[in-house]
Amino acid sequence: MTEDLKLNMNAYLPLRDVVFNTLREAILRGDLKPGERLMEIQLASQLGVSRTPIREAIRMLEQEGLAVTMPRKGAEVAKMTLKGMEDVLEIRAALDELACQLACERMTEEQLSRLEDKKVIFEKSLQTGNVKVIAEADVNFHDVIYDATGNPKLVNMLNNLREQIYRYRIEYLKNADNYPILIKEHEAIYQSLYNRNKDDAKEAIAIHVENQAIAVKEVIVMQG
Amino acid sequence: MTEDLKLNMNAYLPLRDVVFNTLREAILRGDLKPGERLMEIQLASQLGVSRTPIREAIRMLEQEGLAVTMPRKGAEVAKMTLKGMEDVLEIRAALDELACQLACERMTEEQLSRLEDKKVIFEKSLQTGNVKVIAEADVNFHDVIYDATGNPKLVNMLNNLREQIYRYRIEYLKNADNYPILIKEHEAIYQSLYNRNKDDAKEAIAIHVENQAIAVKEVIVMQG
DNA sequence: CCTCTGTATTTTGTATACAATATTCATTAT
DNA sequence: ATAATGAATATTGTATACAAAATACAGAGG
Repeated sequence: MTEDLKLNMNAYLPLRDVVFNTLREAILRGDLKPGERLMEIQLASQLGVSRTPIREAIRMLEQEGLAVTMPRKGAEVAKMTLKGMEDVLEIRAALDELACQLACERMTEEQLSRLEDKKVIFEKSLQTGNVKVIAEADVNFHDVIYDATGNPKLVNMLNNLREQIYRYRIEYLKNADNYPILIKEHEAIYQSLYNRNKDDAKEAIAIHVENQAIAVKEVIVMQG
Repeated sequence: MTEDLKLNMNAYLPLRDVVFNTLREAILRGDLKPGERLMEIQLASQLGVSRTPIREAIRMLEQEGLAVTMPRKGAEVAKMTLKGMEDVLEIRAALDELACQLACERMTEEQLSRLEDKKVIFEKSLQTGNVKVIAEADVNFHDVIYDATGNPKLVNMLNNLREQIYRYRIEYLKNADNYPILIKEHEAIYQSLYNRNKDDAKEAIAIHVENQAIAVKEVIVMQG
């Protein structure tokens, strides 16, 4: 209710895209909480646009799994159940393994060195203690691998899955006890990709996702 | 241009959903061809609704990968390039393997016997020579496996991937030479699930998808 | 006091009107 | 003849108006 959502009018994009990005960010940041209703008129007046782009943005959020709409009842921010999160993580594990496998085959030397850079930057980011900075550094690390697959549709799906986890993953990154584990896991992933060893890479990423899964599921159980 | 699209007004659904289903079907049937423009006013008058539900349906098609829109230019039916199809198939192979693996772990006896039924029905359908009947029987067979995963999000993704392939897969099913191969592959998949042998199941489905991949890619190359 | 019902209000669903942009095609100048 | 220009047209982008359904709440009846 106390949302002061604001549009990024910089880019010259259709309003539906601007609204979509704005709402998406708000959901991921937690400004719009799971279960919160997305009322068209309210959002329209808050963002200073008409209902039309709001509606189209909601349709897009819906497909991303970030919103759910019941006919004649309206839309709300998607609530993630434990089961839902397990389902997402199950898929993510498989696609992340695929991504690592493809990256082993296709990664260029330049991408490998970028991956090492991002790995180091991530390690440094942990010292800041700033969760948002850490999360972004982590995303950047994995994005190098995603891009290296050369499969934009896969990248898109992985980004989408990550979004659905992101909100809950933040909690995991707040606990400094996990940092040494994360560093080791990233190192293992990097090394196996460097050696272009598919099996090692798949195992390394599987462990990484599994540890996330444990942590994320705990957060959901807490919130109930 | 000669489309006589008609709405299924049976169900009491929001028009956007009815329009979405109608357009989706039309694209999958090939009535709306890749690259064909989706003009709002034209579609609206053809379907007897206003532009609003058309626009929302297009947003949904867009997220399914069945339509592409360029700002200020409009939407068109997604063209599938060879590269695009390879990307889709790469993902599909991974998720179909995951589905088989999960089905091995979770499939009930009842689902197993349904799978056998669908396998037999598929074999019979081949004798009709009716491609649409065959395609549907094939879909039904695989749907049993998908449902057995108990993961609705995965089912959704697999259906979505299947849609993108469907239009091109039809050609493969027109050639009766392929029928014995399909029967054998389905049998292998069924047997490995029956034995709950994950590795066998993953291998069987991988072969199945790979053979599809070869055929589908040929179709695309033909069409250019 | 509780429940049911009916009305008022809110909210979504759909249609239409208007604005902005892109495309097309004819015209003109080189 | 070809290329550039500009007006006419077509199409999308956005806002608003109206209709239909759901929700909330108050009042009547048990």
